[in-house]
Amino acid sequence: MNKALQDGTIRKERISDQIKSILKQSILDGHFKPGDKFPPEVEIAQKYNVSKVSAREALREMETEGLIQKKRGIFGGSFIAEPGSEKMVDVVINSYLFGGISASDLAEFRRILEPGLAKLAAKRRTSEDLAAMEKCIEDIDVSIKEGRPDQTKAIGFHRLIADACHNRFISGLMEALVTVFQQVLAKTPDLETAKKDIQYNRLFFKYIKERDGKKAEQVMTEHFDTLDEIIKKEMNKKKKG
Amino acid sequence: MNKALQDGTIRKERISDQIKSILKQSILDGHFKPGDKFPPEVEIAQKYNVSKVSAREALREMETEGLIQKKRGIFGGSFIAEPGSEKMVDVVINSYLFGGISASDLAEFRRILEPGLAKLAAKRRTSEDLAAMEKCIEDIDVSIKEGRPDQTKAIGFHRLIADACHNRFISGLMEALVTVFQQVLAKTPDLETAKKDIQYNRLFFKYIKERDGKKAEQVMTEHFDTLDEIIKKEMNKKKKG
DNA sequence: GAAAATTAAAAAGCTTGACAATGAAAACGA
DNA sequence: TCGTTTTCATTGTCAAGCTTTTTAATTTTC
Repeated sequence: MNKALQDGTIRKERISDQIKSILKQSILDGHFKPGDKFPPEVEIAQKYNVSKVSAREALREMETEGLIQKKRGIFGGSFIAEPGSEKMVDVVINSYLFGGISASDLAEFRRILEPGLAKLAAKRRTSEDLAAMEKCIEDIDVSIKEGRPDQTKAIGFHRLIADACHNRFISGLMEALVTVFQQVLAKTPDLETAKKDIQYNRLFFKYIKERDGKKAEQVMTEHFDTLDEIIKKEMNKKKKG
Repeated sequence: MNKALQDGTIRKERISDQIKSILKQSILDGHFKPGDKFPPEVEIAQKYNVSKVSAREALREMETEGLIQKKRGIFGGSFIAEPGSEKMVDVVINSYLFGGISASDLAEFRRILEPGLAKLAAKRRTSEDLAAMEKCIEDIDVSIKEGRPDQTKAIGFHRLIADACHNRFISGLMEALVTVFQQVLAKTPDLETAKKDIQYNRLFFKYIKERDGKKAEQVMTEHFDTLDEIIKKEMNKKKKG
């Protein structure tokens, strides 16, 4: 009961990985749609003549890859995941925490990418996109007036710009980047910086609304150019304090 | 022996996930460097008073996340992974295969990003970068002269441009994109297209070598603009054939 | 003495069999 | 009708043992 799947020849790949490949292929073959229920562990184990634990580990790997979601309890099981960007977020976070990718690597990347996104957003944005941006700006306004500037929301505005491109890969990637920056930078509730930020956000909004891609792109470039200065100021403040 | 880690209170999170968090934190705390050996399964199980299976599953998840690598045999075990972009590649591949991200989503993203990369590459490239590009171009030349144009290598040139930016996040992301395109597009060994491609690659090389970022950027934009036409041609050919 | 074959041992991999925990639906009760 | 309890398929966890892999160390062979 061990050789599994093979005719008794040598096996090198882990059984769980073999099962995983089969299961992934069965999804690719179109036998399952997002939300569908996958066979339970015991059924898989029986079908491929492996132990329940091996079947479990295959499913566990698929869950970690974001392909399925497991639920416990009766009427639980493994369910084909709805498309989402959680795993992209995880990978970028892990790259930052464990993979030797620095915040400045990510910042440099954003500097290159985001002007183009602003331009595309101006072309593609819907009225819903504008509404979301407007609400974000209002929220930031309130937080500033109440003296508790919300850096998180200011960064989040960049995600809304990405969403307005209506490209799911771009949205997912920007969600990942924004998440890291929110977690890394969420410490600096600097009133002056916050006011500068919202001025830029207002400009982005204006030009994206007016469908002026060129201006939106240009302002975004300018925005990232000024970031260096802000970082330098931050460093000076830390020296003083 | 079950409640694990808790004082007997209710548990909702899986034990393996709790163990995983602890192990991840121990890496973050700097107790392990890439290449270091992690404690073996049994040791982890004993230390945290959980079963070997739970410890195994925690390690399995970490392996799937790309944090560790497991080796079998004596002197085997779990080893802290060297930083790499394998997981970024996996995520992008899964996004394409399972996550509803289309090839044109990815293409659009590249169109926005790569001109900026070409510009940065012109600024940062070393002589080693140039050597790698030169070799790539030679290889493509040979493959064309031998009548078996290598689309894979032509796409791979874009990865070399990204590498010349000397930003590990950018390299990893481009590796992922290039991998998908090599797997998706590697079917069209069109001689005409191949010749056009290598002309562009030569131009990229020229301007990056001359450190003319503006021109490199401009040519990259042009390159992506012509891609639409190529795609249209492909479609016409398929109609004829 | 050098090359080839054998052995030893630690670690992951896998199995079996059992029991615990979960959680939504269905039955119950007020 | 609404809140409570029960039910039970499924995942989660455990324990104990066996198998496979891998490489250093040893022995054998030439």
